[in-house]
Amino acid sequence: MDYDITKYDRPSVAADIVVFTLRRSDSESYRHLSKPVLSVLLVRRTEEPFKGMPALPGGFCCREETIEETAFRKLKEKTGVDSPPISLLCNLSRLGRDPRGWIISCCYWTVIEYTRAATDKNAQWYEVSLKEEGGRHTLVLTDDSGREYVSEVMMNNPNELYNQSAEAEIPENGLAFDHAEMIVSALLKLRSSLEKPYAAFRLLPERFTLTELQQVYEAILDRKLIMSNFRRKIAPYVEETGAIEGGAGHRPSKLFTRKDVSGQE
Amino acid sequence: MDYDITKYDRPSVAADIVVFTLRRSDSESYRHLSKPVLSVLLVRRTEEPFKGMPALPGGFCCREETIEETAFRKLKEKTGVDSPPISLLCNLSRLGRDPRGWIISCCYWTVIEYTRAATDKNAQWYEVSLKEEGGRHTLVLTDDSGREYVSEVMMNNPNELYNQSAEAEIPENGLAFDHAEMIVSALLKLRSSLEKPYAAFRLLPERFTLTELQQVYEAILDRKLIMSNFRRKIAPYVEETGAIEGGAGHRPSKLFTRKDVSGQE
DNA sequence: GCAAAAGTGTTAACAGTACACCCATGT
DNA sequence: ACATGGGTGTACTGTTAACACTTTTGC
Repeated sequence: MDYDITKYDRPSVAADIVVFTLRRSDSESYRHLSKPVLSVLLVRRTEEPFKGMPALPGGFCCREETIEETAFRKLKEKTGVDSPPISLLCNLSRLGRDPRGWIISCCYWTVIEYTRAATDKNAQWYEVSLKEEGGRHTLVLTDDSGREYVSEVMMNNPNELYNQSAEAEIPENGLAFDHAEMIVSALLKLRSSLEKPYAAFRLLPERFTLTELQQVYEAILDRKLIMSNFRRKIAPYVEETGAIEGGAGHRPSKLFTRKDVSGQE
Repeated sequence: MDYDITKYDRPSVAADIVVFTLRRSDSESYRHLSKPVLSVLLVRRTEEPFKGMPALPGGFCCREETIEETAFRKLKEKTGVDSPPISLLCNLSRLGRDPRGWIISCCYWTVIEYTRAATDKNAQWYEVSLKEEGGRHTLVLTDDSGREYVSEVMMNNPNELYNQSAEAEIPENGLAFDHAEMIVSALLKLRSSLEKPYAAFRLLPERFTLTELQQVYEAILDRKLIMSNFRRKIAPYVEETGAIEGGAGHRPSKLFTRKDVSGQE
């Protein structure tokens, strides 16, 4: 053996996971549609370091599971949700990123349909807003009581976020560790993933209207889309169910479902 | 502290790196252009496990460096090449993937301009060929003596290769560990990255002809492209230097260089 | 009736594809 | 002269973008 694994210093390895969902605010009138709000799942830290600050759900890897299984398990613990597919985002390994010692974080992202049933009392959904100006990303997270958490993240090339970020001071109303940059990076990935609608489908029930699907896009991309163009674009990925949803103060809408296209997701 | 990092079992963490290059075979006649050949850098293992088999260059992470810096250092040791930017490919963490114990591999990929100067005598370039049929990828690597190493990798969704691969038997003429799937995955990423020409630029000298750039694309995508269409597509990314390259048995070609476009790479 | 959303059609601009054709050069 | 690659143009196609218009419902 050229390497005795017990002889060398080893890092702790954690999985952190950025989970997005869409929450609908309450409808204002009988015929107004409510706009969904992009939100991210955070857990308030109960221990030092960063005690009291919001952080991504996550935890340390065990020998018996892969890193993805760690992420799945942690998500289940925090939200009771059975794991949807997750995607790798980045590995953060800069020494000093965690004051407890040498801790590498493998960061993943995913989207889930909204559930109020967070089993962990410290887990909450935070509204997400992101502004960009010349590589300078301003992330604003808002909890249900209206309190804002603001983070600044510098990122010119979203594909190559690797530990080059300086050890910036974390402000009072910020996020624990380097989790702000993970969220920014995850949101940019989520946006670019919408070239195909698969992530959007996972934010909707089995059957949905095309307007609901469009609202998913608009909430994530943070801009209005033109209906007829949008429908042409996603037409190959959906099919009619035959069912119709009425009861609102306007023309009833057809219910669609995802169509299985070859070479999928 | 809610977590004493010395108390828990920790994995060893390795960085592996898939390095592609293009090698030109010798020109056959005074006016024939030689076709470049896509190649990957492998190291023959000198120790168990998988002694004698080709493997990706890589090594274990130290506390003083990030995982990316580990990859940079290992690349420098094996090839003497100063590190170009690298991109994260996947984390493989299935217990049993390495018979020595609990070893997680963080896998990266990059491309470099060809250099014969591999400082490590065990490091060699292997010609790459990949065939796909219904999710079944056949990877054939050929060393300079003509010996072939064949691997079969099942992969339906290139974005979600996470340890789901069965513990397949590794054949006599295969690759060490799960490195075959890393290479397949890296090649697919390299191909999709060619939507923008930045990776291609890193395979060419500062000044190049458009035909050379097209040959880079053709070698990586493994298909012929139509010249005039190709030139329109990459036109926004290149600019003329004014210089001209003559001396071949045909019309001399203009030398181009990469143009800095905003929002780059 | 009317506001709100569902849904269709029309046009122009742009990008991708396939192909035809001429140019310049060293042997 | 000629083979070889360098280089340009053109016609066809499909996708994207912007906008105008009609339909259906609950109050």
